[in-house]
Amino acid sequence: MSTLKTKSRKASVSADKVAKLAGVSRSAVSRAFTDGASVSPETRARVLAAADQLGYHVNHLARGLLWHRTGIVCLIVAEMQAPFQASLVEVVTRRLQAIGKVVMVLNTSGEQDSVEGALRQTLNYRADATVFISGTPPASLVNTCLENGQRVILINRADPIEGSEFISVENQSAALEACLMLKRAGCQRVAVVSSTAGTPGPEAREKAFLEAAAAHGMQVSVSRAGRTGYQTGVESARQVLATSQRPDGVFCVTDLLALGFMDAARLEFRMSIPDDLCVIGFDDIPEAGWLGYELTTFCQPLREIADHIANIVEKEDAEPGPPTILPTQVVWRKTVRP
Amino acid sequence: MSTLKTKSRKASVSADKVAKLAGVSRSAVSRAFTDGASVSPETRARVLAAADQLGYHVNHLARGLLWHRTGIVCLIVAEMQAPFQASLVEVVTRRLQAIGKVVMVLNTSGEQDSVEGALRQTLNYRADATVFISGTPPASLVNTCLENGQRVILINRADPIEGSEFISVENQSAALEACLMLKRAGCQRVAVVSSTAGTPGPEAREKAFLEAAAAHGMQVSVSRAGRTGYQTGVESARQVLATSQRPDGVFCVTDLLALGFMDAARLEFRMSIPDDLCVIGFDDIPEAGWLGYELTTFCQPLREIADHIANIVEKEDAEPGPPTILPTQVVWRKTVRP
DNA sequence: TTGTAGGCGTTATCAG
DNA sequence: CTGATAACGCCTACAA
Repeated sequence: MSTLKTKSRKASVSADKVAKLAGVSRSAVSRAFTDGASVSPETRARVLAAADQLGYHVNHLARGLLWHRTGIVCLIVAEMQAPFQASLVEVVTRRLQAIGKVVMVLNTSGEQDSVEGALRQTLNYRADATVFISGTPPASLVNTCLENGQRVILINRADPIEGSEFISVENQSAALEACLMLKRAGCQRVAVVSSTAGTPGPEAREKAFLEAAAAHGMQVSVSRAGRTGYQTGVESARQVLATSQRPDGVFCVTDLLALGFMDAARLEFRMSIPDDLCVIGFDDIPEAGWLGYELTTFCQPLREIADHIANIVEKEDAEPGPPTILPTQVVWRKTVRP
Repeated sequence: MSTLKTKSRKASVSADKVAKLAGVSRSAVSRAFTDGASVSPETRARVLAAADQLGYHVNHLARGLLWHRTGIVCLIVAEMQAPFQASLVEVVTRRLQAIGKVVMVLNTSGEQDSVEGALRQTLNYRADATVFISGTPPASLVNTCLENGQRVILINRADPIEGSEFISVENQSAALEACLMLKRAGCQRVAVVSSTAGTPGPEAREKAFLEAAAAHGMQVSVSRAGRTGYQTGVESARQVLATSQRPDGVFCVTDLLALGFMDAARLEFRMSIPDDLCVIGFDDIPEAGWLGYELTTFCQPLREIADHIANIVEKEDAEPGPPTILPTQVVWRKTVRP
């Protein structure tokens, strides 16, 4: 079950040793490292000097044992090398560090038992909060976290779970907007490029776009050529553009899909963007802004998501707030005719 | 100093409660969760049932207190949203999880005090090992880690520090090979595109390429237009290609630089690659394989780096091994004439 | 302001 | 095989 073994290693310096060296009691050392504790400047200085000499650092684990709070926040994420996830993890990590938290990253394959394993770690290490960036934890497991006094934060999930915090973005209105943008650009036949992954965000966008296009009387098709990623965008283009009835506008539920689609459209079908084909993405990953793409897309509010997470983590025992749905913003670049 | 506050939260379930519910002693609970402990199947079953009902999970923090080992490995990394770092973190995280470790990510800006702060966390949480993926920790801080019984692993750093483990790649031979590839492609005037960041890996490649080119009697220049990244590649191209004496071959010390350089060369200077210009990168990030680039580059052995880290972390108290220098491999694609 | 005692949740040790 | 007991490193009463 666990791989920790019984053998002990080099003893690390403890408050005891510092106390001895400084010629004070253990509690004095403790106080010297506690903000606002009543300790004379003189003793504190002596303690700090001794600590420095010995290389002493407060053991947050032991401290957490007493306080029932560890300062650890777990981030559960799949495919963290993908540009969007990587950016999100980067921002969230930085933000949480700024408020004195430390993050544990649990890399899941997105599959059920993988998520369960991650969840177990979260509990083993008594994290103060768990943030689900990817993966759909069964409600039962989320409840276990909740029961153990953790805060649970769901990002871009399908629906809230009682007792957990919920942060998402306005997928529907973005998809609707995308549809209108293509319509205004004069597109007649549109397609939505999605994936087989069934991730909540992309799925919501796909659905909303389909509905919007139908409502506007546009001819619309959908392509799901594989899991979310560049290569799937390429495959989609090969399938969709090989037909006699090529679309002249596509909404890709993810930038990575859009970039793959664009490359295949231009290089393998000699299409010109945005003249022959308009493309809209979603996420606004760094690559979307590259000279070779200049993709028009929707920007996910990474900063605000991180701020929100930080707020939730910071105010200890507030009741879970209502779901937060953040707006996205169109980033006009060059893949849609204005 | 610390942001942990004194107020306690909901009590999490402890072994005590499980023991009461199961009608056994605390020790029995402990044994039920320890591999190979002598406990009757019957008691174990009763304990496990009670634990499940209560949602009990062993507290690794308390366990770590006793064992002097936490199972935590710290990863110190800067710019983790960049493709190469993101991939490395992903692979390492996955590999460490596979051996039962859990990773704490410390996001530093790469600056001195930022690294120091990260280091403090590493010590506060009594990580078993610290992996420096980015940043150049002063030897004194590394020693503090060492003294506290931690393992220290330096990735792609300039030089080893006594007592720490050292993993790097063959920068020199790759740079030399790149030089030869350009020469064989018939390039007359070459350039090396680097950055002002002063990161050890890129710097080593820049230096080695410069020397190799000179040794081969090639006319060579260097461009450092900013920090390592796509945009700097673009800037470099604008500077380097605007001169009357354009190079016909460039070695970019990083794929991201190469991609930016290529885009600017093609779109702003109407150059054809590899006909007018050969380009070689380094890292083999996913984007390098995209249809629009097909960049010839050198593949960093991510898998082996991760395996190495895992090995070091696993064998507890072995002496630090000799520096490990891993080979890179050329990935021939389409930006260099064969 | 300071030191002493008790306890946080766990496991190793030792008696039974 | 099982239960009591003493650590682990720390913090917070409480008394001095």
